[in-house]
Amino acid sequence: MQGSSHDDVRRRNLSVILRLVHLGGAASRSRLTRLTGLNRSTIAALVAELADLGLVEERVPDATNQVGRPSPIVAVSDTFVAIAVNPEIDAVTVGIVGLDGTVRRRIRHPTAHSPSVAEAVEISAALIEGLRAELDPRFRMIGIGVAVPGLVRARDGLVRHAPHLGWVNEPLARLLHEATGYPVLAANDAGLGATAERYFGAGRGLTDLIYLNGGASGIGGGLIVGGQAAGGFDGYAGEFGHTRVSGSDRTDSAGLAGTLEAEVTRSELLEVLGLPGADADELERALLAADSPAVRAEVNRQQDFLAVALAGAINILNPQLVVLGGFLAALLAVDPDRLGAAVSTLTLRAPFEEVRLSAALLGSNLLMIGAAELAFDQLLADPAGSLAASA
Amino acid sequence: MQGSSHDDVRRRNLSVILRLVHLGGAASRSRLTRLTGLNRSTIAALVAELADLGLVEERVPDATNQVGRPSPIVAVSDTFVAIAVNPEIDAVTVGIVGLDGTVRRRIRHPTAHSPSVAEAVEISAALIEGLRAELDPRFRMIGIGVAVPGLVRARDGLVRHAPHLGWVNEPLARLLHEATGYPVLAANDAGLGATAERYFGAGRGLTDLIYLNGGASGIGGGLIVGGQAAGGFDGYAGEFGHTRVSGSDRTDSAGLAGTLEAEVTRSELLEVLGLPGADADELERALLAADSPAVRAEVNRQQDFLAVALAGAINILNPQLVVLGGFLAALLAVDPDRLGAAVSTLTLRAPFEEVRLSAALLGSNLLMIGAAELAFDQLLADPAGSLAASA
DNA sequence: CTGATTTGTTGAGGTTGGCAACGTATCATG
DNA sequence: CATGATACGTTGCCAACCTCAACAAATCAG
Repeated sequence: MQGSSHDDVRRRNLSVILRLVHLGGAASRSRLTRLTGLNRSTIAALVAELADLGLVEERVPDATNQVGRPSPIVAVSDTFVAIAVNPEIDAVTVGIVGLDGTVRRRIRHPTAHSPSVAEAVEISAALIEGLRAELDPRFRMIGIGVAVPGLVRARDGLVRHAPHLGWVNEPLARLLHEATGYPVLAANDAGLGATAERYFGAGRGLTDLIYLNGGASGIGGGLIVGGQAAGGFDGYAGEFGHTRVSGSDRTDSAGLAGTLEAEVTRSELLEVLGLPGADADELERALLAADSPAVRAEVNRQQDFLAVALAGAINILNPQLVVLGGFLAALLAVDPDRLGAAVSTLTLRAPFEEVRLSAALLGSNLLMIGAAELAFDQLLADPAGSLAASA
Repeated sequence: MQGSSHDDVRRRNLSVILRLVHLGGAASRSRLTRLTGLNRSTIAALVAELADLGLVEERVPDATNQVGRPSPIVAVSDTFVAIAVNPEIDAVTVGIVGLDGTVRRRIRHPTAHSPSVAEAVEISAALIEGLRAELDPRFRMIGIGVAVPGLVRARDGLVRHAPHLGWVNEPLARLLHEATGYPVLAANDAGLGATAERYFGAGRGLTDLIYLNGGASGIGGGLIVGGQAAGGFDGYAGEFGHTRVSGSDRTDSAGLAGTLEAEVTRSELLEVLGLPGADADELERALLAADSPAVRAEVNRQQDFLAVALAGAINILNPQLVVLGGFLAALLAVDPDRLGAAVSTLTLRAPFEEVRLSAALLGSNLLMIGAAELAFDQLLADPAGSLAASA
C-alpha cells in the first residue's frame, strides 16, 4: 500500500514506453501516443529522456502513404544486452540477448557429468568472461538471468531443489554474482518459458495462460495469471508435472506416484518408436510418420493422462491459452483433435470454450529469452532509476 | 499499457488511503503517513478530501501515553453501504454491509423451490426496496454485489451456468440492475469467499492463497495469486471441485467422473453419522464427537481425496495458505495432522513447507462480505471519481 | 501550387506532492 | 507547575510533470 508521487508518474511512463517498444518492436511516436493515451508533447519528452539514457533510438519515419507529418520511429537501442544462463544435466548454456528480444549469441558448453553448483558457476563465469571480451565495448551488459531446472526461491535465487542436477539449497544467484560482479536473478526454467512465450511466442498479448514443457528429465510448467507471471509465494509455482493423474504407483523424479511426470514421458515415446534419442523436432516428425498400433496406443495413453492435468488446470485457472513445449508439443501435434476432445470431457464447458491448445513457438531460444527477461525486468520497470543507480 | 498523469497519482493515493482504513480499520494520520510513505501534509490533504466526500471521518485522538502531539484518527464513515445478494437453492439472502466490513443487516428469504432468475431478481429487488425504505436517508447505497453459486462471466455478470439453480446463460446482473437501478456486479460465490477471507478472515494480509468451500450441493473455490483475486480470463477460475482425484466413475454435478466433488460430499458424512441434516457447525461437532470406525473410515476416505486436490493446487500455485470452508473445514478439524500428512505425501517439499491449512473464519457472513467487496471495489479504486460520476 | 491532414515543437498553465519552518499538544522531569 | 523534549498538524513556497493551445513542418490529394 505505497503512496505514489510525481516521480512515480515519470518512472511509470518511462517504463510503459520502454516496455511497449521492447515487447511490440519499433513504433512511431504517434503510435505511442495512441497506445498510452498520453499527450504528444509528453511522449516527445519521455522518448527524448529514454534516448538520452541510450535505451532507445529515433529513426527517420518510414514512408507510409499517409497524409500528415510523418512520425519518427522509436526503437530499442541494440546496445543493451542481458546474459542468460541455463545449467542442465549435460551442459551449461550461456547466451547474450538484446533488449529487443533477439538472441545475439549462444554458447552451449557440454559437460561430461551433471555439473555441481560450483562447476556450473565456474563454467558460466568463464563463458561470460569470454563473451564480454569479444563484445564491442559500446555494448552494455545489464545483468544475468538464470533459468534453473528446479525449484528456485524467488527472493534470493536460492535453488531449493533441482532433482536432475542433484542440487539442494544452493545459493546459486549469490555465487554467480560473486563470480562475475553482475546482478544475478534466478528462477525456474519453465516459469521463464511461460514468460517468454507470453511476451514473444504463442501467447503474445494474453493475460491468462499456462505453459507446460516436456523435457528429457520431466515436466515443468509456468503460469501467467491476470497478466502477471505467477510464481506463488516463494516462486515454486507451476509444478504441473507432479499433479496426480492416475492411481498407478509409477513414481516421478520427486518420488510421487501416479503423477503426470510419471505417466507422460519422453523416454517411453522414444522406446515405442524404436529411437535411441531424438530432439524435440525429430521426435515430432517420427511420431507424425509412425503408424504402428503400438505407437498410437502409447500416444493415446499419454494424451489421456496429459488431458487430466490440463483439464484440472483449465478448471482451476480458466486460461485463454495452454502452451505446450518440448515433447508435449509433439504429443499435441500428433492428434490435436483427440487431445482437445479428451480435455473437453474433463472440463466444465464454459472455461473449455474459451481456451486454445497451442505448441510453443520459441524453440531453442525459449530459455535464453525468458532468462534475459528476468535480467531486464528491473531496467524495464524503472529505466532512469536503474541506470542512474548503476552509473 | 496506459500512461499515467497527475490525476492518477491523486486517484491512487486517495484509493490507497481509503483501502488502508477500509481493510485495516481506523488509523491515525501519522500511521497513514508511515504506511504510505507520503508526506504529512499530503496525508492531511488527502484525508481532508476523503472527509469532504463523506467517505471517512476524523475523530479526536485516542489517549496513547505517547509523547508528542496526538494524531487524529481516520475511520471510514458508516454511511456508505453496499448490498450483498446471494441466491441459493432454497433461499435468497440479501444483506447490507458497511464500508467498514460490518454486516449491518441480513435477510434470508426462503423459497419453496429453487428460484428461477426472474424470481431471484424479483425477491432481491423487493428485499432491497424494503431495506432501503427502513434505512436512514443519510445512508448511501453504493451498489449491489451478487454471489452466485456457479460460473459467472466477469465482464458483464452473465451467469453462464449455475447447475444447482438450473440457470444457463442468464443475464443476472443486467436484470437486477434494471429492477433496482443500482449498479450490479456478479461473481462466483467461492471466488468472493476467497476475497473475503483474504481481506477480513483467515488470510488477512496474505498475497497467495486458495480457498475451498464445501456446501450441500458441491465444492467451489477461489484463488488469490500475487495479491490479486484470480478470476481467470472470463471469471470462471477456481473450480477445484471438478479436479480429478480418483479413477472411479462416480460423477459430480457437472457430470465429470472421479472428481473431488464426486468423492468428497457432505451427504455421505451426514449419512455415516446418521444425521438427517445439519449446518456446518453441527456437522463439525458431530464429527468430532463420533468415534465409530465407519465414520472414521469415511472421514479418512474423504480426507485422502481432498488431499489429492489440495496437493495438486499447492504444487501448481505455491500458496501461503489453504483456507477450507463449509464441511471441508469440518473434515480438517477432525484430524488436521492426518490431512496435513496426506497432503505432504503428494506435494513437493519446498511448497509444502511454506503452506498452512486453515479453517475459514467468517462463517455465515462470508458471502455477504465478499459480495459487498465486489460492489465497493470501484469506489475503493477511485473514490473521488466514483462519487463525482454518480452525483 | 493550394488546401487538408497529421504530427512535431514550443511555451504557458495548472495540479500535485515534497519540504521546511512554525505552531501545538502531549509526556517527562524537576 | 514550569520547562524541555518529542511528535505531529499547518502553512506557504517550490519543483516536477503532464496538458493544452498555438504554431510549424511534412506529407497527400487535387
